[in-house]
Amino acid sequence: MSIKVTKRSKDYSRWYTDVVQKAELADYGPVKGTMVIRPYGYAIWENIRNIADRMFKETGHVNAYFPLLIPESFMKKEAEHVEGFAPECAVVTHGGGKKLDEPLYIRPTSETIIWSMYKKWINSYRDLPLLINQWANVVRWEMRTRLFLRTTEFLWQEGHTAHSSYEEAEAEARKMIEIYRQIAEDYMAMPVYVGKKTDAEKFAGAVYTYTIEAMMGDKKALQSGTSHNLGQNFAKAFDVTFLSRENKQEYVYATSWGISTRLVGGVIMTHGDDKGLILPPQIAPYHLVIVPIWRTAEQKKQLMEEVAKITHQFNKEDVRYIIDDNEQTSPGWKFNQWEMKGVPLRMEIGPKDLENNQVVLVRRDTGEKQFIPTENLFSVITGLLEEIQNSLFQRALEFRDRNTHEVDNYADFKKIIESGGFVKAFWAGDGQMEAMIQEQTGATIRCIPFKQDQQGTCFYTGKPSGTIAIFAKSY
RNA sequence: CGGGGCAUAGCGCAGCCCGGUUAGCGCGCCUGCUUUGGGAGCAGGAAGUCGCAGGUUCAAAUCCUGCUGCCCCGACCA
Repeated sequence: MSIKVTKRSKDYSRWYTDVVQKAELADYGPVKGTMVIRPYGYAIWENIRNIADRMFKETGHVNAYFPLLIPESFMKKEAEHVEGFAPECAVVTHGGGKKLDEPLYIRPTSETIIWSMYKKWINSYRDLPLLINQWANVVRWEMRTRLFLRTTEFLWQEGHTAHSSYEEAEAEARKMIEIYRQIAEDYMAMPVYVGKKTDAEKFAGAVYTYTIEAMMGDKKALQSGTSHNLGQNFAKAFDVTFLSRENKQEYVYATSWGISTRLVGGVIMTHGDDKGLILPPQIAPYHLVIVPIWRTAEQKKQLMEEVAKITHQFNKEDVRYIIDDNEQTSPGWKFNQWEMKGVPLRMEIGPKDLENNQVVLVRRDTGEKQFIPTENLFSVITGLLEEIQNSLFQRALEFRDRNTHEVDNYADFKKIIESGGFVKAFWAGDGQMEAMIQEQTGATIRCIPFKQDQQGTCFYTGKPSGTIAIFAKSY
């Protein structure tokens, strides 16, 4: 096995695949496009999941679980939805050794089965809002798959809410995309543009789709979370009505929103370098790896006693640490290995340090090495973790902004897209023009950012416009 | 679904053109000793239906046909 990963500059996709495998995040499953999420990769996902779950609950949502198998007839009820999803669905045709009367779809998303249940549960405005989330796996038969970014089966969270007014549903959809922004920026240190999708890019069956879009290390965009205002589309398809305060039957208003294991891919490609993964402390399985360095068994014993004393002052929740006292591998090996795995901080402690009552701390993000007196280690470490978290975000933000270019004509647009990066430009075109641009350049409108406060001229049509759009090639 | 590549020990590869000893190499793995502050050294050892199925031949990892899987690049997608 080659020990190092392919350099990012040499082949970005190979670099990505190498990191995923060498950092032991995931491995290929036996069925095409499937992925085994290994313990270390799963631990990252669990951290993201716990953060999200807490935020959902803080905003009044509750968890539930709906079945994996969906009757074919359900899938066909919402016209746009069928059209969008049917081609990428896995369908079960046999069960118990017999052909089924009605084929069963393995959920590509759960709107249909959930709304079939909401029909039973919602009678009056008093039953609303209904704010349910589920953590689940879904299957989409993708043509081209990549570990974490696009796999046939993936883990995600899907929120499905029901409301008594359009305004309330709209507010919910916006609230959730804001929560996604916080997860991405405040926890994953991954800066995102927040905005609305164009009709071409929106979810099949949605009125509006909101999105967070991040820039990866190769300057391509990653759609990292979406929130949909579904209007009354699914309520109509599944005939879900409620009796309003005014005693009138009305269709229920809906939202749905999701983030997935794709985020793990996002964090890899936002922060990683040629040594491997770099994890923001907030989602890192371990904040700190402690590598004792000894020559003799006696030294090891002393060091381990000192390490026990040091870690005793750590609060496990504030400093998640792991002690690597494996005797089979050398310190050098350990350094490289844990750098591959992106642990934010490394502590080295050897006989020399023992004498001087100090340890060596090394930052993964900058490689900076410093000697720290053993007393007050805890506060130094928590301080450094915070600093790493912030500086990773700043670094990613600067990278994104440096590679986001404003253009006012199509010729410049093409140049930017070709050389890589986001284009930020005034836009007054329509769906056909959007499709034409995609055909000619490969770029799509990633989103129309919420923040709009300027007037200008559309780079494509030359018409006056008050709308800035973000264009990029995407994953 | 189109284009390209690959399939030989756990991993990465050589051998294939030009068929012919017992199929090699590196890493990893096992045992022992020495080591340990940036991917340790020596000695010994285990491990392979050469992706699958046919065919050609006295003889196939090697030639022919078919199939399957995976990776990469493009059209669709979280």
